[in-house]
Amino acid sequence: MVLDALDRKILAALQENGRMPLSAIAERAGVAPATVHERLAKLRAAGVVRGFEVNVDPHALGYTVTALVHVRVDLAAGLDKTVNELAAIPEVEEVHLITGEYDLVVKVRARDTVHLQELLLTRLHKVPGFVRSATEVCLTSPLERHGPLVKPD
Amino acid sequence: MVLDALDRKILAALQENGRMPLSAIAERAGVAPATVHERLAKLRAAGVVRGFEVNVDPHALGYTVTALVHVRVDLAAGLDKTVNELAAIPEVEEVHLITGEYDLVVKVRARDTVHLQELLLTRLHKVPGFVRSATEVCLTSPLERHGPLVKPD
DNA sequence: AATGAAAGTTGCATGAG
DNA sequence: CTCATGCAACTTTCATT
Repeated sequence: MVLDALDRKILAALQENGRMPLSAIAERAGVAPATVHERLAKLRAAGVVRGFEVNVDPHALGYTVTALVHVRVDLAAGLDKTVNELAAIPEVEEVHLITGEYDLVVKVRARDTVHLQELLLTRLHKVPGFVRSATEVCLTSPLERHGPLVKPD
Repeated sequence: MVLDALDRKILAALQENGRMPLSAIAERAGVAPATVHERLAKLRAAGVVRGFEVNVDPHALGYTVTALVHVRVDLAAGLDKTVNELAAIPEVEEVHLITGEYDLVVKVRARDTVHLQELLLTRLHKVPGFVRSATEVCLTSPLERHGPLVKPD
């Protein structure tokens, strides 16, 4: 799908505030609310807009530890199954297949280091095809946006 | 702030759909809409809810390449300044301070490999205190959630 | 594809329990 | 803290251009 300037204005507004009223977006973009409504429906239908999410502070949920776990897997064992099992873990937030020495990088949230150890030993290291892992612990995360910024140009 | 079962139900509903009407959340949680409204205001005020975001498919915006760039910096040069410059780059989506051989990991979206090279050479490698970097290119990203799942238990 | 108007929902403030 | 009520604001549909 090709995005025009109006589509990008709508997306940029929703990146600022995902619950912004369509009427407010319409005002910003200089069109009628009904137009925004129709555009948004098309963006949804085309898969450009996948959905809307709430941004919750992980600390408030009791998660104080973020870690990036690099995982090497036996690719012969069926990568899909491995990925699906990882994605089904509530504490797993991102799974990427990457180039390089490791095959996957998995972003994990844990309540504390004890919980992290438990996740690693009893969950991540037990997924199908697991070979070994290397973990980087995040001290702070100054930026955690969701998706690249839309340039409304 | 301490979250009770109702708070978690509200957050879980908003994780499914960040634009879900408060009335629908109220029905799911078995309370009045006004109650949800008040709880949400408190969750916002307490910083538990940081905001709402739209989840846009990066491919639709023309970003086909995702990369995790590990960066080693001269910490004496003022880490805050380094982080701020990175966070100001629109193509930068996450910045984490990590333990280990590198100091930062930066998640970047690029239109293509040419754009990635440009970002690395003309932007990331020019931030204050930059020493060296190592880049992992993401082939696919089967899971990209935003925050750990709230368990409504 | 965009609009304005109409009809149906929803959000929000108030006051009461 | 939770809820019921009422009004303002918002979303959605549809006929029109």
